[in-house]
Amino acid sequence: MAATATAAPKGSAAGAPAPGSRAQRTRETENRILAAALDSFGTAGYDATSLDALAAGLGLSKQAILYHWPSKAALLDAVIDRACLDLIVAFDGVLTEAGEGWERVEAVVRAVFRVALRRPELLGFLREVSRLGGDASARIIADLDPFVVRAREYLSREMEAGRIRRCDPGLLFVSAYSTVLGAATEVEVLRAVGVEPTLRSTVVRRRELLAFLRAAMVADPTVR
Amino acid sequence: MAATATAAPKGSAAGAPAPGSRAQRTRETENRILAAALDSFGTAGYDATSLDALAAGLGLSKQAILYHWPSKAALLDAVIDRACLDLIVAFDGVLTEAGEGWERVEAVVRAVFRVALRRPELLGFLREVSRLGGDASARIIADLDPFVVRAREYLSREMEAGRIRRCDPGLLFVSAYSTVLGAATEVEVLRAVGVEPTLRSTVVRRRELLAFLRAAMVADPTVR
DNA sequence: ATGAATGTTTACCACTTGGTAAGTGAATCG
DNA sequence: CGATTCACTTACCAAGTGGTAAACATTCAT
Repeated sequence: MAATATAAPKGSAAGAPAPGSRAQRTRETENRILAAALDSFGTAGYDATSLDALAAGLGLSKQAILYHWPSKAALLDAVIDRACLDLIVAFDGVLTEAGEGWERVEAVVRAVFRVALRRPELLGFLREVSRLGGDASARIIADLDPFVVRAREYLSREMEAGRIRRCDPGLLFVSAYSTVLGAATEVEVLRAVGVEPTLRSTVVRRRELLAFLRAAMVADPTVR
Repeated sequence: MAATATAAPKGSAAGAPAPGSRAQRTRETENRILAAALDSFGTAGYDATSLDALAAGLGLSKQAILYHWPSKAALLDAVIDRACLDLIVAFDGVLTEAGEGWERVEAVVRAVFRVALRRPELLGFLREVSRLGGDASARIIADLDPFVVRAREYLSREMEAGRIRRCDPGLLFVSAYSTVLGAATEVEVLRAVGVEPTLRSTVVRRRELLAFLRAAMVADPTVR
């Protein structure tokens, strides 16, 4: 993960430490900090999140955070790695289980919506990091590269098999990515067209999105 | 624009004031401030833009800005209105000139890419405001509502005519919006798939996007 | 038990933030 | 011409920002 420099702070190289041990508790607070930071970065935004507020929310002092990571930027790096790990965990299973062809896209979209419902901050954080640009973007791109590669390979394979409309796999990926993430996260735009993001509307949204994507991607949408 | 409260500061109710007059010069600096703010909000972000930096870039003092608008939030409101005005100017002509059917979507997409090239901060600002949420989002939604209504009416009309695949017009709009804005603005994602956003690649991107959209939206993409 | 390492706190700092108060020189108007 | 409004500046402030230094308590190894 982010080959250049591991954002993990202390001795997290070893395996699981003894339960109840100091190392164990340390890693627990680090996890709590990471989770809270991911949440705040992903919803309020990086700039709008102060270390003081973050620490207060955890019943800690700001310096406790700065003990585990030397700076706010370093914390961001760690959060990026954590978020990517979570994403990988959330999607890897889906990807290995799902079959080939259109089924695969459907499985991914379902997974995205599941994440959007259960952990919206994760997708918000994705947006936030790409908005921040610079090192943060570079890091998240590096972390998620395996996924991107996999997706492009899949698309190329499907085009080869004549199941997906022939075009530039990279650009098709960007289109699909934007569309899916937009449908899952653009609450304000949804509100603008009069769609309140309730649980029920989510189901409808997912169905409509899948129809949209299917028409856009599948070579001959009439056959299944 | 934003029926609740006009964000224009002084006596901007009247028509064009005498050239060279004080009122004229005042409006000029206000315009300069709005343009700089729009640029910085749209690229660096609202939080990351300080009034001091903004003023310094214009050779003014921060208090000059706070003279024209009572707070940073009020300035944001004004910038929102300005940005929407610019968008309306940029698209209204296109919309009145463009014909019906698919042609119309193509014209809009071309317009979006034109804006993305010439005034990227405008689209960035759109994203930023929807990210900020709250009052700002409400305002921009109100300002752009006529466009949204128009778009939905168009989509319904086309579905009625059997030219566009039948589905929920609002959700189709969100999908198309996300896809277009993504292809035009998601530089980091493009970089992730190995596409450097050059002028030449933009043309390719637009073509691919149009093919994607066409397949997704048109009822029978085989006929023109 | 003792000394060291570890995790955390309190105290503090330099700097930036949005915003207020008061002053100033020029344009405008009677 | 004189009074006044206007556009703006300098001076200032309280609240927060990320970050450093040092003290402190707990746990661990010996």
